[in-house]
Amino acid sequence: MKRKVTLKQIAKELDVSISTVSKALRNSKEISEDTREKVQAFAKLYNYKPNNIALSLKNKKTKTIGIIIPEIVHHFFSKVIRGIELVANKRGYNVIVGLSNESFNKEVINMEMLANGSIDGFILSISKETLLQQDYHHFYETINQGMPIVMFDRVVNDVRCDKVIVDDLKGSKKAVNKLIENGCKNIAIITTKDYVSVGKLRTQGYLEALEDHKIQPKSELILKIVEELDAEDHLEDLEAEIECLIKNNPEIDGVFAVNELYALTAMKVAKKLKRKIPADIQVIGFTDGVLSKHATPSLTTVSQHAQQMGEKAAELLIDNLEHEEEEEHYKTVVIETELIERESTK
Amino acid sequence: MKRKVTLKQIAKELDVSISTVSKALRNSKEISEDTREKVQAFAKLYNYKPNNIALSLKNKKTKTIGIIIPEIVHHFFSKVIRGIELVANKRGYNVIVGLSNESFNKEVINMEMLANGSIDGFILSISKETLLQQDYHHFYETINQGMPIVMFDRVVNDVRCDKVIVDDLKGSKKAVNKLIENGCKNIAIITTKDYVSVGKLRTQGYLEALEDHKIQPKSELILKIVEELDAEDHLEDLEAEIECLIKNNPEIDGVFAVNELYALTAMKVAKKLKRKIPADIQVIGFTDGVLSKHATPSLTTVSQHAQQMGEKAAELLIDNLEHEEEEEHYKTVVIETELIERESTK
DNA sequence: TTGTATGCGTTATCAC
DNA sequence: GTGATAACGCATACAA
Repeated sequence: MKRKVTLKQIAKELDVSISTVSKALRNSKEISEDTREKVQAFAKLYNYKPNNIALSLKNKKTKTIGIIIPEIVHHFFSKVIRGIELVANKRGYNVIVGLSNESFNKEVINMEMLANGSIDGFILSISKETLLQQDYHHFYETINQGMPIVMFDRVVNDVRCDKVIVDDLKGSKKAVNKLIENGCKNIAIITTKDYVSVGKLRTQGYLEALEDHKIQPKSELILKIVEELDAEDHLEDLEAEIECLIKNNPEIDGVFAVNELYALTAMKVAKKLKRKIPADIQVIGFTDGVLSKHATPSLTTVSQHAQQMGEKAAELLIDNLEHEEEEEHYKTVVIETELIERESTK
Repeated sequence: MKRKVTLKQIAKELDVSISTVSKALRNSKEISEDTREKVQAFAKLYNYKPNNIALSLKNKKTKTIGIIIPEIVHHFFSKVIRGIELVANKRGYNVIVGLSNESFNKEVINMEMLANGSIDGFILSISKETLLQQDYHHFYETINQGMPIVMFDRVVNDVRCDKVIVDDLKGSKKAVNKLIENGCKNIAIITTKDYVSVGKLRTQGYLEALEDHKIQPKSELILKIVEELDAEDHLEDLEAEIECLIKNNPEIDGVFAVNELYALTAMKVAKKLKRKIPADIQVIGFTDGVLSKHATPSLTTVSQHAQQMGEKAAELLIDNLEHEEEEEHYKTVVIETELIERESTK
């Protein structure tokens, strides 16, 4: 077992000083061609690679980005990570991942752990619990310490940092407009409680689209699912709620769901109630998931371009990191959504 | 903006030496209660946290695990990561993720990048290209440098390291046995080329199950998909191949697919050919995906317990890291599969 | 052209 | 009880 070789060892072997070795390896022309070649050959032979940790300590830069997300087993978030990793790697950065699991505490702990020198900056999406408690002190403290943050998707406006968001409002309007154009008169929305900012915005888009078409929104067609029902083991409850919605309002001929699971469940319920899709009920989901494409019928969706969001977030962060803060000027980049039409709409 | 405070700054402020501060903070009883309290209060006030990088350099331990996987936008891999992260975090480790994107080069580069001090050990699943080229020098070199590796799922036996695998063979046999018990006489398999070790093993399990039941395998019922067709943009080709298989062999009454996509595509094709599932054709897939549950009909699968694999891999690695190598003795842990029966089988 | 000294932040050893 | 010093691995300003 040959452990990693250090400058010191090379210096000793070659009977020169450490700095000579260091300079020789960096092709400093202070060093004679002779020793330079000798050192480089030796280094190559022993496969010398500078120690990242030592470099980090010296340069006060780790070339590592910290990602904090609520959940990794989720198509949207994993696509974002892929985008971040792609850009990060291209620009010489590594990526370290922390999961908040939607918990405020885990979010805080994870961030504290990474903020102590392990990374140069954060890319994150806020956990539901944090959004609910509206306690953002950990973000402020991090930024105050001079560590930049880029938030994506689930962001909070008060915090002064770069943000990458989807145009939830416009995306929802696109979807609902489509349903209206396709002849739907009674469009229901299945959404989340308002403290999840994206849920709120998507609901707002729904309302605006109706308004634009002079359609009076009806509160009984707005179903706000409580968080707990998202879990795998509460699928039946979710189903029951949606079944209730459709049964109690038989006039429904269009459904806009703010995520994939709700949309799919709505289709399932509709089929169960012998309503044909898209003939009787048309369905659109807001999502970047994998289920939509393979569902039967396949689901028309509003795509969020998750990977692109990740790429943009990484670019913003690295630009910030490398352009030595030319004044505080934070951008909010909006990623356009795209309506992908499949079989669940006419 | 108050930058992170260091021991040195605290020492200066309190007009004591750095070592006094260090000791006081670590509750050394060398230090008088007086100064100890004073220092601790001050440290708390300024929210002192030791710098991880400095600690890493000193301790030659980073408390960080490197994960290298072929792809992150994949339910199986993201679940494994979740498992790793769970255990790692519990035991005080962070997780840094590198993606090989199924490329040999990216795998090598990523590993070299991380091996230079950034992490204490690897958990990885080998890229297809690496398996194809059978070039494992980067694994040997890493291990040779004293950096432990735990491989999962896609492993190679020659490399001396801990491994966590699914019992692919037994899992496949379970699935095929089920089909046989359910009355299938002509069972096709949709698998990958043999260089993907798990594909090979799953094919072998299929053959053994047939043999156990004295069923003569027929080569025309064994469809080996070439890698390129896995890609999103080649779905039609995949579909065409499978359609060919079923059309040319109308006697097929059971299909075993080594992954979710193949299984779903098989169901799609079967439906297109007006074959009822499970009445005419029963289908089982080898997978941990999300599609199976929401497909229509929902797909019977062999579950791999991905998260458990991740947890086990993390435990093996950290145990190894912390138990100062009591001789080289490498374990291979086999995670049992589980047959989850849904609507695609009788 | 080469080597020495210093510092990054921390801890451990040893001296006072 | 407290502090000076060395060490982790590297880069660099400065001295020789």
